[in-house]
Amino acid sequence: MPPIPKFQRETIIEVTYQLIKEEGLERVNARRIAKELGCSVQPIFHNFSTMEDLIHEVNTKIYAKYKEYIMRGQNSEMPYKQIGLSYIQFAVDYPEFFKILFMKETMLDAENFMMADVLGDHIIKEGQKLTGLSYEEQKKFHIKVWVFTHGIACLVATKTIRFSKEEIDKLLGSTVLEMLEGYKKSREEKK
Amino acid sequence: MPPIPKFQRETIIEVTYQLIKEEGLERVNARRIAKELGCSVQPIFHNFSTMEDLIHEVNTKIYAKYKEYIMRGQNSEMPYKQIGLSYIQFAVDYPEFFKILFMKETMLDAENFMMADVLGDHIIKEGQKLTGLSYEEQKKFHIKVWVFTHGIACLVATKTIRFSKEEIDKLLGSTVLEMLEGYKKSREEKK
DNA sequence: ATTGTTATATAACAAATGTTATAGAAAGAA
DNA sequence: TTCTTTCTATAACATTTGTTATATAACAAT
Repeated sequence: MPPIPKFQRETIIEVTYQLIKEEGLERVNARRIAKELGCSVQPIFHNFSTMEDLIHEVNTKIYAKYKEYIMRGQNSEMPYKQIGLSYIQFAVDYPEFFKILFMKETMLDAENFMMADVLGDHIIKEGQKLTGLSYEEQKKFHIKVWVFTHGIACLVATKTIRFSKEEIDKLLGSTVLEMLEGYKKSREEKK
Repeated sequence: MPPIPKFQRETIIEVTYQLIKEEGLERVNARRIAKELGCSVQPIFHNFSTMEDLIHEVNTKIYAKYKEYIMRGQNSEMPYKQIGLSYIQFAVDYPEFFKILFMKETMLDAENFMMADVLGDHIIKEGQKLTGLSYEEQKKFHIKVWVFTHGIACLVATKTIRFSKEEIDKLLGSTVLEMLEGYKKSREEKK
């Protein structure tokens, strides 16, 4: 029988996850992970065929953390607003993860950027409760809300702007309401 | 007297600039540049003490291109709108440059992200012409406009969303007007 | 205790990349 | 022409990083 493994798959993933969180993807490599684990690189390559493999599994964990952020607050009083705030808070708490998920060419498409992948129609319907718009109109309006939300998130992820939680809440909340006000008015004028 | 240099400083900068434009900063290195120039790496290190040095000079050129984008259209009928459209168009035409300038920790601060560095008070005053807000109010409103503009630009730079020029014009134009409408209304209600 | 299996450490290899030592070639000055 | 300067190519060195070969050691079944 073989010896009991000292470095489990999960442990390696967890340490890599933490390293990326603290220092970003570019600064992570096999020896760096091994050092953190207090071992050689062998346990890593014994558990994962390549580094790419390991990073891929870590990305799954990162995506799960993101989902967790988005999902929580869905039973609050203002679920639609909370999704946006959570998206931004994820960028505040995990800027390196946000960059990986939403500031690269990979892993992205328009659907998932607007969260349709995570929440499906739910997000549109929650939006409707706030705005009172029709489903199709809400879909259009949601794009605008989401672009704005994404803008804030990118800015905090790159540390270009450092907003407090309160400032973010106020900026997002007031702007969305103002956008809605104007959206409704311009809709009326079209008729 | 020395032989006439075949590879001028400017040529090296230009080739590196083009390489970054086409393939991004990460894929550029001394041998890659040399290959493009059809020479060895010597001309590079003869003209620049380090690669960092060269990249720094290329970044200056990149920033100049950005400024050129922002400046043109300043004698159009709608200068304030044009600045935003130019910012986004820069992200469309030079996504790799946009990432370097505005999607990294380096080289950025809140001032320059809102273009105060390039245009100073001018941008606020041009905004006032459109919105009719006071200088202080316009400064607050400008943040919202700029976050939205930056959001679109980040999305096109990462190719998450591919908008046509017309779509961008419409999305930015309509949203800013709607935001303004709502901003003015909420301002009235405060009184 | 012996043995088979496999986790781990050591050390090395290979590729990529920044950088530099060396020597030859070019071009005008003498 | 010869000399001096300096541009360029070749080749090498150093470092970083992914990956692997080898040997050792742990562990449980026998």
